[in-house]
Amino acid sequence: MVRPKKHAQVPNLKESIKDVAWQQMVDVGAAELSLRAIAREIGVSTPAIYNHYADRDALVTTLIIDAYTSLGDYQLAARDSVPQSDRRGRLHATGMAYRAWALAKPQRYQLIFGTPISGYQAPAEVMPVAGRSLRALVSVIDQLYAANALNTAAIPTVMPVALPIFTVWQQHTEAKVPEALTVAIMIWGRVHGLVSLEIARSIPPFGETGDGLFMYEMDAIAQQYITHT
Amino acid sequence: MVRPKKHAQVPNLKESIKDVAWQQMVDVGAAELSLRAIAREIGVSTPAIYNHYADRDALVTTLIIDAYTSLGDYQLAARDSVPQSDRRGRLHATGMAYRAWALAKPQRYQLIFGTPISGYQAPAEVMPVAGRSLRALVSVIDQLYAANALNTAAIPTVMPVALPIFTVWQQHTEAKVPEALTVAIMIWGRVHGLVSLEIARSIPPFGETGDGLFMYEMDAIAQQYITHT
DNA sequence: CACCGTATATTAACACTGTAAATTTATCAG
DNA sequence: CTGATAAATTTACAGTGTTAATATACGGTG
Repeated sequence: MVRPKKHAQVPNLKESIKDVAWQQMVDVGAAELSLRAIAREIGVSTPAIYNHYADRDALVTTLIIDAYTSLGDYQLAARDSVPQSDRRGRLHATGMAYRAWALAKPQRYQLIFGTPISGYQAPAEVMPVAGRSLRALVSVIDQLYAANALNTAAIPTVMPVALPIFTVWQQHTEAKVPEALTVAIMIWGRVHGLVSLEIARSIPPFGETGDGLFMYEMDAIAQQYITHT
Repeated sequence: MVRPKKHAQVPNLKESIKDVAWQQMVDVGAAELSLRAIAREIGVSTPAIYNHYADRDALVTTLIIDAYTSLGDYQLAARDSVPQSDRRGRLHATGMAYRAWALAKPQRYQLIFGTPISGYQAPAEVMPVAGRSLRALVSVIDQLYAANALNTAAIPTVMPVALPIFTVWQQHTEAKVPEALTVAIMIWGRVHGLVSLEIARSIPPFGETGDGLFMYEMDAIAQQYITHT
């Protein structure tokens, strides 16, 4: 049924397309992603891509899902490099990993959180994967909550109308309690704000190694949300 | 065809181009901005635009500058609607204005802080205008500093190599002391993070009117930076 | 007034882009 | 061998930003 590769053909064209797409995003930026250029680079005709991806948006969606997965895994690994008992250290490591990933792969970060692709609208299928990218942070917050070390004073609750969406998010992020997801979103906002401004070169580097602002913010976050029991 | 007589021509074509560009950004989104579509809408040939803007990027740059100016003015007005003596109220009003502007004109916000235009790179000339958009916040922080009510404990300093840029920023934002600019950038990051996630619909609405998370964050910001003297 | 330079518009064309249709090629199942 | 089918091809269409050459109208000067 599936036409096995002829020797002269490109083996695993679907993967090659993705690889070249990433390479071109690094070279010329996410906005310049071009199916024709990808095909040209691989040495295949442009419509051949359509046998593996429905259209350009489908390719972009795959790239986004890959990026989310990479971001999520990176944070999970950083979290697990700190002993489970050191809850503050785990929170710190997760945040630092988020920033490190974004700075190391700025094109992927902008692909996810910017809107660099003309006319692209993310389909619903990316939501679970997006949730996965918050799993590390949520788990740390959950752990703090379980240890009765999470300051949830005055944190707001989701609008009733948005409760279904919130519940889905809670499932995908594996948040044990809604408070954990809410606090995770708050922290995510702070981290994302600094990181996106940093990537866009909208703010100068601070401290000795350029992470001064971020370290300060991580400390402030820990101070605000971790009760000293 | 022949060039229409003057009275039949579009008066103030340069302004018309900008107006139609904004209208199209609202209609179809910033990513779909098209010179040909703009010209079509106005009823003029596409290359006519090039008599008023060097290329598409030049048009985008003017749009960005206009957006920054609008964002800056909006915050200044909000700040001035609160008596000068109420420093906490002024901080709060400025932050709320930032969010309100972004939600009211999401295309403009994404035009500034997203990267929706294919291949567009912001030229250096937007920097002063970008600085202007921080003026309201900076002035409020400056006022707190002058009243000895600003908590600057442990805030980081800019990297020596970035000091020239920082100084230019300080001038454009009219920050009286560097600490004020640093704190303003920190607050900007937090506000920007929540707002950009909100606009991207990455986070659900909280509270009764949808601004629950933001209000909570503004309170936390005030608590962190304003000393109770 | 006539003339000319300049600003502003025009059409035509080039090199791109994503994508659809029709067609060929290569491999498998029966 | 004979289809069937998946995967690749060529061709074509509609759209984009941009440039070149060209035509028109207006403002200032002789």
